[in-house]
Amino acid sequence: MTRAANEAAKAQRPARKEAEDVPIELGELSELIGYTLKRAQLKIFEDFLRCMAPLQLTPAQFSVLLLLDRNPGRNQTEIASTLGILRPNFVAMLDGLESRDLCARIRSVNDRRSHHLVLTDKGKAVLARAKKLVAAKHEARLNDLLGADNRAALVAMLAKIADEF
Amino acid sequence: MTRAANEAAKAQRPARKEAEDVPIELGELSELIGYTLKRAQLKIFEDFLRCMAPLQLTPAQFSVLLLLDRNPGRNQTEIASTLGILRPNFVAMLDGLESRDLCARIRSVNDRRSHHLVLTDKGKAVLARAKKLVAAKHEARLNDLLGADNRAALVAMLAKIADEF
DNA sequence: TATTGTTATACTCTATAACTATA
DNA sequence: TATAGTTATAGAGTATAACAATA
Repeated sequence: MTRAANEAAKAQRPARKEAEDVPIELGELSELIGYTLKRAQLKIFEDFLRCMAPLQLTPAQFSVLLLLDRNPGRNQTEIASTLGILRPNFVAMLDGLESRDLCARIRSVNDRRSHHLVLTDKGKAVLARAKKLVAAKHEARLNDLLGADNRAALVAMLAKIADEF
Repeated sequence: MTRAANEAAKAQRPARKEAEDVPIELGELSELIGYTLKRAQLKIFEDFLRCMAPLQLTPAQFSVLLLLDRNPGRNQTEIASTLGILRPNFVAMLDGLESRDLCARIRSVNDRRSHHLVLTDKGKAVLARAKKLVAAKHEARLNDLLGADNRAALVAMLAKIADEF
């Protein structure tokens, strides 16, 4: 593009000042709860994956391990529905964790249709390391940014929205 | 299942009390920023779609209309990148809005590669109605739940995470 | 008949490479 | 050669129907 054409292009949309790169204005967007929520969530998940890179765990996988540790022996329907995962989609997810020897399906002797889910020893060890990484790198960083009190208030408000909205 | 088998099934995992349905414990999950953020975001988007059902606008489409209204004449690359949408994915999205006569692509006379994006009159009218629906039904509900001050603090913290984390 | 886990499938989002027309 | 818009495509995530085994 010639210099003359460049000038002409800038003249087409009236610039406030000569040769200024006018930034796009977000306007009402920056006050919209859905917009800010989504952008914040993407940033947080991105950082979570970065912090968890050595263990290769996604947020969803981490949440499953946490739940199995706290609630050993529950079946797939119970764990999946608690996390808002549909049962059909939970099958491949469990396959992935089980193939890495992080958890195991144990056929129930009382109801041979269902599987009791448990963490393996390796699963417990990985979860312990994962918890430390999350606390030391991920959650700590949020504390630095907001302060402990604000961070707690934020989580409380998000939980209220998730539960009561 | 027989009554006896039912009793046996309940005996397998030690229940706190007889015949009690032991709920699954979320444990540390409920304090994790990523978990609460994601669940809240899903609830908010769900409510947004419900409120916007008469206009058939998704959150992403609404954000595009808002941005075009505030920044008329920008090109696809500028609008898409502002919203974190990849240019290839923005094409189909614009096709949808343009086919509904909500916005228009106008070939630039200075640079015939790029399109100036503008809202149509119908697009402006729909956006005006959409803004009213969002304010009256969606955002108002959040104000009711949290209170105006808390709501503002929440949005501010989310914006800080999105911008600085 | 109902439920658990499963398969198959489809639809949306997101991501990358490469093409075309312009510059 | 570089850029704007586009196409094609592939991968996640999410949704529903239906099947086999079991109750």
